[in-house]
Amino acid sequence: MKLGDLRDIIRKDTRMERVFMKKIYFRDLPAYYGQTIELHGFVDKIRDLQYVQFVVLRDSSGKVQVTIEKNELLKPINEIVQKLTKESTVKVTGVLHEQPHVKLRGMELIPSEFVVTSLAAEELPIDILDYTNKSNKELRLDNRFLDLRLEKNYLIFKAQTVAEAAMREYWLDHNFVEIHSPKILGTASESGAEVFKLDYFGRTVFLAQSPQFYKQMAMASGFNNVFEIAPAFRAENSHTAYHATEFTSIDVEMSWIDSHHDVMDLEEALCKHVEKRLKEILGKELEETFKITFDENLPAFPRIPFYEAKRIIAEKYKYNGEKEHDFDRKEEELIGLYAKKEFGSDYVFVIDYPFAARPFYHMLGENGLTKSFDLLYRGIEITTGAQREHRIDVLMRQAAEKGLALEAIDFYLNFFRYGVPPHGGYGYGLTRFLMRLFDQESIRDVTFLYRGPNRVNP
RNA sequence: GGUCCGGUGGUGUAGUGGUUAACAUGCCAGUCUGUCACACUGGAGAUCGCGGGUUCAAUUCCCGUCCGGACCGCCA
Repeated sequence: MKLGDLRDIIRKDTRMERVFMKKIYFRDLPAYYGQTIELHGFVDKIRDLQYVQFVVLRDSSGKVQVTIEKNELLKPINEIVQKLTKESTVKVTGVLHEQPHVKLRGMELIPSEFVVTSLAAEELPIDILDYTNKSNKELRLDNRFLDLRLEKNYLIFKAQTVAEAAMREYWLDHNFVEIHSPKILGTASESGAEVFKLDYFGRTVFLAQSPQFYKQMAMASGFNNVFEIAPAFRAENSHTAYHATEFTSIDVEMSWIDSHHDVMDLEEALCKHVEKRLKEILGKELEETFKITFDENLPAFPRIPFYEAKRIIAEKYKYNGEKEHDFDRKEEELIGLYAKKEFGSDYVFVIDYPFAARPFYHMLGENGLTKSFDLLYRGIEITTGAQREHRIDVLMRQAAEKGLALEAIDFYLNFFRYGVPPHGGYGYGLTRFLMRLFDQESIRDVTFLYRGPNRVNP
């Protein structure tokens, strides 16, 4: 089924049609010249001059000017506008005119009725003007509902919606099913990070750090290919621009693969499909507002073995990371630069990490390295993936090697005792992608409501 | 968790051991022939994060504390 089919189903519901049609989005206004229409929106600007008043309205799709002459006939409206405050919500009925003198879209509404549905307080706790937006970040997060009124912030969430829809579209076309795995766990899930503990009728349970074990369970259930878009919780006291204690993880797992390259093939296709849809659906807005452009044909994502990447960084950039079996932040940025310079690619796969840097369930290849990969986008890790070890004897040996108590993961090991296809998958952090795509300083800027060590409100 | 940095009108900043704490923006009032980041004039608005110390005098210097940020580590 394609997304278009879903739209058709909704359209056939006439009650829904009526609700959808009631609100005229400002974006669509040119279709209404000469007509009497009702507009709903926030008050963006008020300019009250001697003989005329201008009120600029804003909705999620754009802005439009309402023009009110000051005269006896319009006196009731003049008085309303005189007391009006910015960011109030109003319902305005009137005739829409094409008016070339108006710089804002060359149109204006001449109102016959002006209703204030909600009067905003005179002063706002944060500055939400597009051209300054200068309040500090904490204050903006405290007042996130106001901060999100900025048009450019809304566009970020439109992009997020398109990105997820594009992925779903691709999965639906390629025999993936969606799963919803539990987030309350009796045993801590595996990801290496600290877990949140909570009281559960007198006993201790854990919040899921990852759907890892359960998406693999779906492989043992014969689901073939699955995906999940869901929250993950990490009790890490991380103070960086790209960590959160709760974030939305996009997880994929697929059966009957020959190696981690099959998983990378899928992820590469998905990333390209996301960019294609972003360009098609939001390309113009993204370019106008954020100067984001998309390549017509993305190059193949380079796949660089871990130790070769280390060597390249040392040779080309004269930098030696502190960590022997992994990258530090600077190495990530440098290999990102290298991929852009040598291959013209914002994306780069780093593959075949040593077992020391990876969890026990990653499969080892003949070269003694894991059949694993990270995907970096503009120098930041957005994915970790691998072919999983599905042979229970090897899996148990690797778990023991990592010092894990086998009893604690027995429920997981059980998935492998009664037949399971070779499989692999990955976890993808959408906010990290969006942060770099929109060139924002932090995932906080692309998260609806951020959760971190110092932030659990609003 | 480690290192470094910061907290001054609603907001963003400047500044100072001394009696009126400055600027921009926002807000209020008035003026203004259609504005469009309107313009102009005037006004209100700050116990300078909190506690202690030094001093004749602390928003300023010192100590503590709270709150926050940046980078690193951990990872998506």
